[in-house]
Amino acid sequence: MRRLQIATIRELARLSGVSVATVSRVLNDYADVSPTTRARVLEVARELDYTPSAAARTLVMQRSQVIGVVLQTGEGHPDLQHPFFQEVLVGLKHRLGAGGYDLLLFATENPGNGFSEHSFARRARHHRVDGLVVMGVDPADPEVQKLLRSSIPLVAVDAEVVGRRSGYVISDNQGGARLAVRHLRECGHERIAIVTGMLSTRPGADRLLGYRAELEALGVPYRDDYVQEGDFYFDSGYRGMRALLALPEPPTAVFAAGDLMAAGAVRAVEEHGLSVPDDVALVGFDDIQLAAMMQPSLTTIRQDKTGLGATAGEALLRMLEQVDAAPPTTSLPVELVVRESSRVRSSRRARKQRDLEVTGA
Amino acid sequence: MRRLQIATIRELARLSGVSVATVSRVLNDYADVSPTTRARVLEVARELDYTPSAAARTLVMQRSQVIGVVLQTGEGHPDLQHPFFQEVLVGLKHRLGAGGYDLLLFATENPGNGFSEHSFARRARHHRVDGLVVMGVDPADPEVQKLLRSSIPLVAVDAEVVGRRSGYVISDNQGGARLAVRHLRECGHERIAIVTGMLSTRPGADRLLGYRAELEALGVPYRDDYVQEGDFYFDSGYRGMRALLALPEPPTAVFAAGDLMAAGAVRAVEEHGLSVPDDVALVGFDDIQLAAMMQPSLTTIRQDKTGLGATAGEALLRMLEQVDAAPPTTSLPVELVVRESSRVRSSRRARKQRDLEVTGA
DNA sequence: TTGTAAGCGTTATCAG
DNA sequence: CTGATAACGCTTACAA
Repeated sequence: MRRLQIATIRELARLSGVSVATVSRVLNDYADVSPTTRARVLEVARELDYTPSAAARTLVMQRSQVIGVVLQTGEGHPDLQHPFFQEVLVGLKHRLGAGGYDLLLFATENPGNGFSEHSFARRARHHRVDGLVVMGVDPADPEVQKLLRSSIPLVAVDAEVVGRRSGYVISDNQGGARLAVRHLRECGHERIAIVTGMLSTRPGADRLLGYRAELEALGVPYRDDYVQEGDFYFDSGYRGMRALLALPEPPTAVFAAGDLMAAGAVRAVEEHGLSVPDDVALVGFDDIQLAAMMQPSLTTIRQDKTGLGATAGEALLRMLEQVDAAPPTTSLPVELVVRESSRVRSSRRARKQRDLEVTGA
Repeated sequence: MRRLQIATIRELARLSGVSVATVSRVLNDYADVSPTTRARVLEVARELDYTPSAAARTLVMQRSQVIGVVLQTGEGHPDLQHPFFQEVLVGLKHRLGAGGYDLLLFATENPGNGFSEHSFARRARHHRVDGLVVMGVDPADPEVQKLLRSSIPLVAVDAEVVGRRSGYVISDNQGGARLAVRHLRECGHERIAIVTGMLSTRPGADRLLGYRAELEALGVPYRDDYVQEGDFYFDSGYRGMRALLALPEPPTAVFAAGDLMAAGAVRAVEEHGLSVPDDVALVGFDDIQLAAMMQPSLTTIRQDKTGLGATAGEALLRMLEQVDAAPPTTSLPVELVVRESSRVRSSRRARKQRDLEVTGA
């Protein structure tokens, strides 16, 4: 029963008593095949558990049905590590998978061929990927620029790149930051600080922009010492918060431009002998799984992470189908999710039954 | 400067004034090429930014330099969602990437060809992947069985599968569970309960086994009502803990067989008006990022997640190089990481400066 | 409705 | 040392 060699179209043809051309027609659903022939070929194909060779098909069709995914969280933080991207990947995988595409994860190490240094553009050509999704990249990165110049359709998530064949999908970071600040203000705070993300990234810069814009709109004076630059990761949130607490007039509320940093901030506050939200109210950004599971649970700006992935996939699919489709420049709305870290703390008992949407299980 | 068509070996040959055969030799580092010729070809290749076509090479070499990664966390929980697998993926990516392999993520949707229902075995053949890594699968799954029978080298992470060409890499789950229980006992607890993972999975079953074994070794009587079956996710931990707290004689310590469940348990304890670790001590399993960032931070059994990935990659590489290499059956050690959830609570101030290894940043 | 044959971009076998 | 040339498995004119 088990076959050593993978069945080829030739074998299928032989066993069905027709030519390979006919088999190909059947497999690709061409109209001009007699019903009998079609049935017979299909039957044999089933028996053989036949699958066409992707390599052969790619070679002749000049397309691979594969999308390359470039992940780069930069700064020496291991790729893939940030929970945000993981969730985006889920959305991407589902949408693109449904469209008949597979995902090739671009590793940062050497390419398959010993021939040259790794280069995303080169590897994209090597595998003849039909499209590219890049996440967490710096648009100024020469590697990325190279990708943009190549004629491969590309969609960036969370980075504003533009090119003839490349667009982006991003969350409304400014709007989200404004929501966060307004919420904090509505909770009665006036001394509202921020721990930013990497300012070299679009989300990092935009969230700071939104913070400033909303302060101004609310008539709350902006102060330089209330801005701590972080990098989206836990430790920078911890450090930023410590610095803020050391101020002569520490803030009573902090907007951390990422949930991981917010978690770090909570740690700093508690170590300082203070409590969240009693002494310091906190709002994060992203709504990663952690946010709902923390104690206290974290008020945050929810990004539709799988939505970003799905939207990126969708856009890519469109660009693949129609060569002249305009690259996307989509901004997805975000929403404020109020949890414990920004509320006046009620009695322990009263907290019961809240935030149980947690894992979606 | 920009070229529309991807450069082929033929073009390279033409421009270098040699035959394609010679170019191929140069590119593949054959010895029998004159230094001058080699230099010239390499020079032109650089100018053209030439990359060989993976498809063509796969076709003729009958190998793709691609490893398929099958992710399946089952139970309707979205794939990829569990942080554990994400970290394994990092290790895998690095090791395999260094070995010159790329990773193809097997999406759960339709295959590239409209031809048939998705089947991992079929897709593996379709892409002619050289090897397979499967994670979070049920070894009894017919799909998985099919993969095992195929002659493609396969390494499973966290599932004990065996086959002529397939092995596994797993953590010492029993040992880890024993460590957890012993630690709890050493903290002075006698009423030690467990919230298990899915018992249909190897880790789920083994951790329960370890729990029982250690109780017995310690002379602590086992009681059925102290065993709550969970599924590794937050909500089941929450529910399990509630059930335990509702017992006439609730436990004073709980071993949650996964960190996510431990987080759920913390939530339940606090909602009950009790505190961790004062009223209930808690130990988790995995040491996902969340564990160190929670409040209180979570004592847990650390799995070497990237190590699992790297080891799996390593083993696969070995199997690919030598056809007769024995499939791995590796068990990786785990370690107890003591944090706040299992300690007698000291004053707030005293907690300062602990657990700051958090993100590795 | 079906078959023949020419590629797709490589590698590998033979001759030279 | 180098060059023709035959595969590899498939799609697609072009013929029949």
